[in-house]
Amino acid sequence: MLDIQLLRSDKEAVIKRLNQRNEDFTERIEAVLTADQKRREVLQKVEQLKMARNQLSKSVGEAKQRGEDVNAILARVEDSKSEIQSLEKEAIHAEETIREILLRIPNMPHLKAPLGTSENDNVEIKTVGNKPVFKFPPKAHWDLAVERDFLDFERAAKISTSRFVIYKNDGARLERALIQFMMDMHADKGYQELMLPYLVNATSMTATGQFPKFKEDAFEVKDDRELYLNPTAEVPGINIYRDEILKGEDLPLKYAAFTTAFRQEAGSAGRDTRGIIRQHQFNKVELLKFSKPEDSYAELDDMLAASEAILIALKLPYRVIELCTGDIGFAMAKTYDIEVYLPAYEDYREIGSISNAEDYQARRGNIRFKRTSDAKPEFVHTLNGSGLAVGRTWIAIVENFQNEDGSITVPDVLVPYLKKTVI
RNA sequence: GGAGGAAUACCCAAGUCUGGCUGAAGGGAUCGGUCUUGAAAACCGACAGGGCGGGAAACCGUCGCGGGGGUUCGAAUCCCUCUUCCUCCGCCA
Repeated sequence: MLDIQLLRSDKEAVIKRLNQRNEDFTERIEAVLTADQKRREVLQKVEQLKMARNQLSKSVGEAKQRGEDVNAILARVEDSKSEIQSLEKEAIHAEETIREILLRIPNMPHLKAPLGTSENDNVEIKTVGNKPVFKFPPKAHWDLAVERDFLDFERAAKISTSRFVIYKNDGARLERALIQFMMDMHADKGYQELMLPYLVNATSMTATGQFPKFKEDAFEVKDDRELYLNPTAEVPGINIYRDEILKGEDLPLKYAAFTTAFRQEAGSAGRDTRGIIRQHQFNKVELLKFSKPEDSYAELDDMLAASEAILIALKLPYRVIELCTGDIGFAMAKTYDIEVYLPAYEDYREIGSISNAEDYQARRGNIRFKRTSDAKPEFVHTLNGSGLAVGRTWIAIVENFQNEDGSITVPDVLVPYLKKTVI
């Protein structure tokens, strides 16, 4: 959520930055400010009336103790009652208006984020490693893995629906090894390990920015408690400290969480239908940070490095791009995407996304910290990044390290986990 | 699933039946001081935190006793509702 104080004091700058997202926010911002003006006016009146009422009520008690007649005072209080009620209703209404609009306004892109309207304007930061050269026609994972009995799409569809898969044999083992390997790497870098709830409530989804705007992407559980399947560990992870005040000396807090993520992929019908690149259910290792504002961009770079370290260790070719203002996610100010090279697509595909939400999620979730025990609370900055998408890493290994006989050479760092050099 | 009980400030804990100088006794922790060579102990002092609004600021107002709603001139206290935790029984990995 945007800072309404900033809106009041520097409306034009906010609109200018928001509009870099290739959408016009002018009307919505004006509507917020109108409601805000109204709210403050009404609030001042209400509070004045309440002060008078409180004083009179107090004098009722005092008068009664002295045994005096209180009817005259009671009559005076009665007068203000309905006025307080109706004004209060107006204030609440204005507040709801503000909140409803603000919850649907995205974060402002970082001042230095590259300007652009679509993914075509994203900026390549670097390319690492070389694309593989094959002396035979390489196979796509959806062919190769099925032939090797590592994946079974048809029976998964029978059990569940399309966009689900069964991992089998060394295929399943590779997925498990990758999870273990990634978590171990991050633990070595000081990320605390988490295992999080897979069902989250609407309040949590709202704090991180999935709701209200992207509700159709979530799987809702049929239950009167209104729960949703975890769409990314960012949701349960960032919400750990919702409505809390952290100690400045504890920051930054760094977490690594493996979760299985569930997404409707509502807007992607018909896209990436082959293979496991886009599934309703997928495994992901997520990195999370709660940081002081002044440190958050250094922490973002550090997080990017932690994600890259996985690909470097696995010797997979990848590139890093910075998203342009038109492509940055709703809650984020700055985002790097890591893309791994996949022979079947003859292209780089996203395998991780590393973002700084600055104080946007912290405001929505009321996550604060105090620099010292007597300091005013401030909002933390929240960061999250993939470290990495396990299924897509799996694809990258199978496709990039395939041999002519259909076997797959296991990256050295995974050999201790798989206890094999070839699968 | 059944039957009970609880939620008060950083922690513990009174107050709730019987509504009104109780925004909240007391203890612990913490911070500052006295004493001490230093420390401990003892003693003295400080101590909700926070949201919102006004103000240049000092400060003022408002809200606030798990959340939300209600009754009342007035609610920690009465009523409704939700959430969470605990105990016992049943079921269960």
